[in-house]
Amino acid sequence: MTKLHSHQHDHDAGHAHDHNHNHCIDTALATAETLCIEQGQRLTKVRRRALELIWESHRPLGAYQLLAKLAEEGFNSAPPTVYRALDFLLAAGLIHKVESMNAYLGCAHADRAHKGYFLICDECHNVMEFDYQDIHAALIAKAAKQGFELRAETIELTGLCADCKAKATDAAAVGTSA
Amino acid sequence: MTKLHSHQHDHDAGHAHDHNHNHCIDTALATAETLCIEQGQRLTKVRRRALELIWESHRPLGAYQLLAKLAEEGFNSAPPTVYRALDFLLAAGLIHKVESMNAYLGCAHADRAHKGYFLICDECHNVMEFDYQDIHAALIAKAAKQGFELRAETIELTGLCADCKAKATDAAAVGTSA
DNA sequence: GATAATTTTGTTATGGTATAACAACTCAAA
DNA sequence: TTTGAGTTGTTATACCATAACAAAATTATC
Repeated sequence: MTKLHSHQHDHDAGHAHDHNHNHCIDTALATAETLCIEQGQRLTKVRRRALELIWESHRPLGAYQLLAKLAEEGFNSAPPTVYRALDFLLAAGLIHKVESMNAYLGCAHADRAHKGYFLICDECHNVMEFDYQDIHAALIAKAAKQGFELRAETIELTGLCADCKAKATDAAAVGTSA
Repeated sequence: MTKLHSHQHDHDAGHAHDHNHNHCIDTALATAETLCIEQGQRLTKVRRRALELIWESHRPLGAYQLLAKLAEEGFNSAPPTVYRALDFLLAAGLIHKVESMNAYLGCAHADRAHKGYFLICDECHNVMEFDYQDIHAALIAKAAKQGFELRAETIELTGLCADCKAKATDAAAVGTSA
């Protein structure tokens, strides 16, 4: 039950890179290059830039948000452009789709097969990806008991992250003392 | 195929349920009535009929599919009508939303608090709801370890159901022998 | 290099999902 | 009976996603 990676960056508006997120991006891009070459896939300009832009966002990015960013940079501005890039990146395992948000998130472990399990904060909309082999195994076993052969898992947990919970508690304290 | 009370039942193509689905619907509606009265909520005509229609479908029903059915019966045909009904039913815990399908499903256990965990067949699109306290507890514990307070869980597993797996095997066997 | 096969991208159009905003109506309580 | 909360009607719009076919770029093969 190792916590593999967290993307809970406190990303207040206009305060983009106050941590080593650049490193995440570089690593992800390098991994992407490697994987694509290994698999004979082409990480074209638009695909590569889409992946970077997704990583540059600290929160899951909607398809049309991404499209707007790409369009600003001179890429074609029609929806198929972005959906093709997303399809490619999803198929390559380089990003995940957060179904409950219709949004896309860089995958921190594209180099090894895994399922994307997410903790999504209702308040700040930050998303943490977590990995939980115990749960994965339990789900497979549970499905198998019903003769069901598992192919994909959508595990999206929403609630309050630690930061937002602290803020809420503070606010309540101020409220009661006043 | 099972025959319903007074309405037409149009989920015919390939449904896999042999039970008397009427009973499920009746139970669900009775539970809904009770719960709404207990909580001072109003199960109006359109809400009630929406819930029935969702239950009459053996598969998750899209908002616009539901809207069409309601419109056929003389209800208003504008989207807000159906989304309001869906919002009410979701809030009351009478239905679940299957995020990965953008579709809605009757909740079989509205009378007790629970999370909707789903097994969704890629082939026949039937959905089985399952309940798994072990997983629920594990997820809560996992989230808590990161200071995260869980509010909702989206657990949607897709793959091949037992029936479709059997059919696929049969088809393969015929293919190889021919 | 020329050519063909394959993949990727451009372009137009459309379909599917969901909500905002405000007006009108209903029903029950004060 | 007025009031007020909740519900529904109505119009408009925003957001999410794909179909279908044309054009261009890339790769493989001659």
